[in-house]
Amino acid sequence: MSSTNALTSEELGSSAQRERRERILDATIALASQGGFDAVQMRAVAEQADVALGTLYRYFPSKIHLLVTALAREFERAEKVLATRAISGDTSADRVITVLRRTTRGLQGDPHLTDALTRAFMFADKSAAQEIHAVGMLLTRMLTRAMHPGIDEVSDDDIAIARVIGDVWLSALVAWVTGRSTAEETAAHMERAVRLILR
Amino acid sequence: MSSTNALTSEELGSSAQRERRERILDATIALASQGGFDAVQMRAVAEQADVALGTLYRYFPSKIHLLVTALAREFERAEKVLATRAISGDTSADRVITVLRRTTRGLQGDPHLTDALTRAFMFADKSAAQEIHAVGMLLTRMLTRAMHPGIDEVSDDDIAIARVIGDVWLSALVAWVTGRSTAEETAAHMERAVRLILR
DNA sequence: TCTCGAAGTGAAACGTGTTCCTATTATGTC
DNA sequence: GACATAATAGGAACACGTTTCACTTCGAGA
Repeated sequence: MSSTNALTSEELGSSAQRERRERILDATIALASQGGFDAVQMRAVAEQADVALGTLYRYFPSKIHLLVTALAREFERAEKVLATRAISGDTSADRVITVLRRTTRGLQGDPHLTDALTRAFMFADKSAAQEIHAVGMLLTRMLTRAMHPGIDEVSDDDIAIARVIGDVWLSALVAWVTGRSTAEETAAHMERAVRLILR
Repeated sequence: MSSTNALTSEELGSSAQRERRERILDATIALASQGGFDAVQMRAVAEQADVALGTLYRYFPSKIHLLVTALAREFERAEKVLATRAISGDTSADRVITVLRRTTRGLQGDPHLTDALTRAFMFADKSAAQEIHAVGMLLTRMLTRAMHPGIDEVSDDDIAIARVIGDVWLSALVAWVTGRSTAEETAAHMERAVRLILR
């Protein structure tokens, strides 16, 4: 099925393979967390995951695929945690801001990791479109859920709004990662944008 | 003055140096336009600009600086052209959409070039913050001017709004470049976002 | 004009992502 | 258990961004 794409855990037969895949992603996150994008070196990932370089490339066709997939996994986990807690806030805007603030703070707590994942996400080309799309969907779902808690039905308008907010959030994150804005400015900018859009 | 940054044309003494710099940027744009980010290889740029590799690196400390600077130059030119023409449209939203559509169409007419410049912009790290900031300012000015034609005084709110729109535009561009959305979807998304924000 | 320092040249070398190849080890089938 | 096939290991090799260095050329001041 997937020739140019990363192997998903579902299409991995044996449990040994699933474990290998997890080890690789763990090593990726660990290295990224420690030294950012540059520290995620394919040889280092392979060694830390106790896997040959060729095997690493069999599981993930490029560094970008690897990082974007790792990003997706982290995102899924974060979303699961978020989904359990009710989101405080009376209005859509308040809830969205709460979610974004929480997520952003989480990311800013690990700048190197955020650097690696953001850069990978932005640098990805067509070949990683599938993985990127998965992350985008997660983000959109997270936001629409904050906008309408408990409601799974969302309108096209809501999705469009969530996308716009997601866009701003990503740009703000990039600006922060590249040192163009501080954490406070990032938060303020995002809050302003949300209040502008959701009113 | 600038040790880690690209040499700006102002701080270049001789005209021979200014010409070298222009040749380098021309070669960059030509290669990018022909084959995108990957085709902008430093050796190829040096050769096409008829300059030694070491010289290229003296003018631009990295491929990213080179591309972002080239992007800034293209942007300045585009903005000059835009500035001469009055912008059609009765409302702020209409005018902003006109500008964005025009600019986007221009970019989409040269997908490879857009690929190269967008990826460089998004991938840039702290060391290119200055060049990135220059592009951001240009973009913001372009948008505020579309919002309030003929008025040079803009409020903080206007700048914030322009930033948000710029964020969305960049994200949309990235999505288009990475093949996640078509040109039509990109245009529609942008228009929707602008009408959402400017109302 | 001569001299000196800065700028440019040309080429080698290094680091890291990626590819490729052969030997070895698992895994499933008869 | 023996075999066929796929997966993995281990490592060399290649591409391109980047650095380095020895040498040459240029340009401004004595």
